[in-house]
Amino acid sequence: MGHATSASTLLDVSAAEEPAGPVSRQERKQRTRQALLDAALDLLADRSFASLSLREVAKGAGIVPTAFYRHFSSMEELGVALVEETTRTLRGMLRGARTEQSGYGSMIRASVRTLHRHVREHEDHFRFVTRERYAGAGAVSRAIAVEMRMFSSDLALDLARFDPLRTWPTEDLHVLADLIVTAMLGTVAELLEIRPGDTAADERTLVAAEKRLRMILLGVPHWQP
Amino acid sequence: MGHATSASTLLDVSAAEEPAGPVSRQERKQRTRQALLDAALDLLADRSFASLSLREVAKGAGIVPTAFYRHFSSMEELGVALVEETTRTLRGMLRGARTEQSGYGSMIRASVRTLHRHVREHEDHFRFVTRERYAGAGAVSRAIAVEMRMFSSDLALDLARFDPLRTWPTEDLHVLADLIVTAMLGTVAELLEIRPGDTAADERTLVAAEKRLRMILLGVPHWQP
DNA sequence: TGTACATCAGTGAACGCGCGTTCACTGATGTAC
DNA sequence: TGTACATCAGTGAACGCGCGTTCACTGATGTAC
Repeated sequence: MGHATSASTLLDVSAAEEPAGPVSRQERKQRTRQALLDAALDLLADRSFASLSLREVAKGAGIVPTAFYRHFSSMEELGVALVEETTRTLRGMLRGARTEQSGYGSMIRASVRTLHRHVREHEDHFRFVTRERYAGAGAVSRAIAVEMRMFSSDLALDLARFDPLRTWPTEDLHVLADLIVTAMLGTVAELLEIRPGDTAADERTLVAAEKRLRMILLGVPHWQP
Repeated sequence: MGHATSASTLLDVSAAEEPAGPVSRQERKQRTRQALLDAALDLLADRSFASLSLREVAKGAGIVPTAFYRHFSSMEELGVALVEETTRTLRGMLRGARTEQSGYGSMIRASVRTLHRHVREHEDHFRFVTRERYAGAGAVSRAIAVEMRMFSSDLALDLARFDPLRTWPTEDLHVLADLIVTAMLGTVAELLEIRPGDTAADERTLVAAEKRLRMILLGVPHWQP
């Protein structure tokens, strides 16, 4: 399904990887855990997490179903780990992109560029998160909600550094940050719907995304709390 | 699971309904079809559509699994019917709320009020739609995408009636309309996460929603395409 | 109005299948001496 | 360095269960005469 299977028995992992030397039991376990995460993501390309079975994922990772429990106590726990894997690097990258900028206009644009690059590099991860965000009442949706709130708070904090926003009440800053995060997430969803290779659509989406953010920011100087 | 079961054998339907007189075969069939839709919605209160089984829905509607096929050829077909049921009345109501207004400010606010009332009256429907919107690549998600595009186009058309927007290029009008629709949908998602009876949270959400829209609209007079 | 036949919503048995989870196990890796 | 034992990732058989779908059926409703 999609790319070459990420399944791997212990044997072909050691054949494919470079270190090649003796591998500790701990390292081997870590690799199988990663194979499980990769297999799950691979299978999620066009389905919901709820429809994914433990047996499928185990098979995709090249292990027997019962060995799954050596790594996660349930599929739900694996799902939460996938959410973590998705946001781990992104948060730091966005923070970096923002703090380099001198105005909130360029700061937002730098964030869009960073996000875009990251989405294209990790499409499967983002597909998973945008799908599961509202998917139900499970631990996965809750983990995503927590991450989203962290992104929004991070952004609100950085926005407060800029002149017209310095004096805004915290509540209004959060409304603005939420608005921006929601608009960004909409852009992510649109990007993921573009069929691979349609660079014109990619271009159109980014232009629309920038317009959207300009429209939001245009009102900032005229806001009276 | 949620409210009293909407399951109904033919017998207790005729006991509970008022017409009471002789019921045509056609009417009976229509009632069972509705019982299937109601049962599905009931079961979807805290789960994804993909995790719903044909057998569960049939049981909830008080019929045997095989009788399901007299009404829908698959669960997917039932899902699309649920999407239709959700948007059928809403679209007209929103159009009415908008065309009564004289400025785009009050027009948006009237839309928010109408949407809020409708969401609270049909929470299960909206929970279903917000969940399934990004849920996958199935017919249900596609049907929702079509409906969303229609809402956005309707709004863009009505926005064009107002002075500062009259001269905007169609593309920019659509960006604005999408932005508003996305913000509204975010509000719907927030409303659905509030635990029943927490009117303070309800209030807070509506205030934030209005602020969000004011922020968006504040930029409109200063937009130069 | 009465009779004979057609329609068709709903029934119930049966099927093969993939599911999550249990259990006792194997054999390579790791550790203590 | 060599030996004896402990750990534990992965195995494979087995379980009971709910799934979608098939099929021949029943019996109330509808229709033609």
